[in-house]
Amino acid sequence: MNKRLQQMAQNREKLIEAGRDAFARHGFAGASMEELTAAAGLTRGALYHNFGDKRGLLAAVVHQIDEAMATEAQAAAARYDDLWLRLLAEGEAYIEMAMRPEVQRIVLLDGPAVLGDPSRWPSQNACLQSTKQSVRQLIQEGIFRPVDVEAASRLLSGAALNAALYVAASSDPAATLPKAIESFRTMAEGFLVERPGGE
Amino acid sequence: MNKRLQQMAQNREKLIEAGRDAFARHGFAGASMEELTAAAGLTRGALYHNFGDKRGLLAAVVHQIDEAMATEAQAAAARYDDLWLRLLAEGEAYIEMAMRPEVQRIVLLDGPAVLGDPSRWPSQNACLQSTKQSVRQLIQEGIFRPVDVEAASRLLSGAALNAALYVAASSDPAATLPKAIESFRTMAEGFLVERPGGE
DNA sequence: TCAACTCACATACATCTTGCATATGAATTC
DNA sequence: GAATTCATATGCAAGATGTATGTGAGTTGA
Repeated sequence: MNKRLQQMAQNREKLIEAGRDAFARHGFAGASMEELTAAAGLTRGALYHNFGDKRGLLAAVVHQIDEAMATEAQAAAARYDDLWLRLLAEGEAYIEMAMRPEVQRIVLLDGPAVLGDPSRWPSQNACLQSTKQSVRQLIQEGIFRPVDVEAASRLLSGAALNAALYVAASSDPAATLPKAIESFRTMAEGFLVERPGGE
Repeated sequence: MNKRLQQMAQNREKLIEAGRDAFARHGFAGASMEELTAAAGLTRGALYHNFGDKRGLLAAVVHQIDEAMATEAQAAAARYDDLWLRLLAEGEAYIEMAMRPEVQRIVLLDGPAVLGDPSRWPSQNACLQSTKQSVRQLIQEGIFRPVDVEAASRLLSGAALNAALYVAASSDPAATLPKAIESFRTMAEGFLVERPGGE
């Protein structure tokens, strides 16, 4: 029973999936709602009913990707016990994820341009939240200098995403990746009370 | 003589000015070429002749702002003799400039989304160039750790712009600004061979 | 079980936008 | 001073979004 709710949820999912594909392939402005909905086996009617407008669909798509990224990054971080190493792993995970064209186009470029600053997104930018958590603990344990948690987290996660854009846009991403990660780590080390000796 | 070239240059300037205003006010997608050109006392004909298409105008506008920003940042940096202080001043200048709505909307949001990654822009992102110069010298003089110049510059200037977006989006920009600047400095200090003692 | 109703989705339409093709007229040139 | 060039204006076609309205499957209540 409740066949309608079930159908509706399924259609929402189809539209988000189609949107994800279309936005990644053509960018937000270049994606045609007509084509997009047709690809999902529906019409624009379904889209406007479910998401209000084109931006609404983008918001839903961004939210989905954003959460998946946070989950993935936390999984990468969870492999370490040391808080500091975890933060680094999280950052590097972001950098690697943001190399995916889909993430770049949708989350890093069109997302901010169309929806505004990420920190204002309803999803609260899940990536940012987990970074904040780590930073707070690091400061409590006296490993990080007592800077403002909000600002530090914001700049750290921003640096990771920025590094990713840089890597992805470079002519030789594979060669650039390690350099970007190294610089990211160097900048993150600025927050440490005691810098690690070698390397 | 050459009244035509003169007139044309003048019209280009008018269109860029009108574009700057319209893009800042309505965003790239929301700006109507019809209104924009009318505001400049011309029609879309002039625009398409001079800039090819809408993106062409945006590129011209971005180029203009980009160069102005670089000039301003270098002026701020020039007030210091110490290279390290100069880099900080440059970064802070970027942060403050990027708080201007016009810069945010056009250079930081729509620019990358429409024209692609800034480091690929014809203007070569003047901001980045001057940062690179500073970093290179700092490494040569042994003040900075020997990291990759390209990557470090990219992340540093990215961090500055990111900090600006963060400040501007915050509910109380005036209160957030110093925190953002502090975190930026802390991250930049990660590149130093010897961290300054106090503060 | 069946009639009434709800509502998710489809369809039709009005409006606006971009970019191109063509026209025009002032400025330059021979 | 006539011919020509070319920067700009004008007319037009294709396509996009968003809204208003229609429709039919699914749900509900007696």
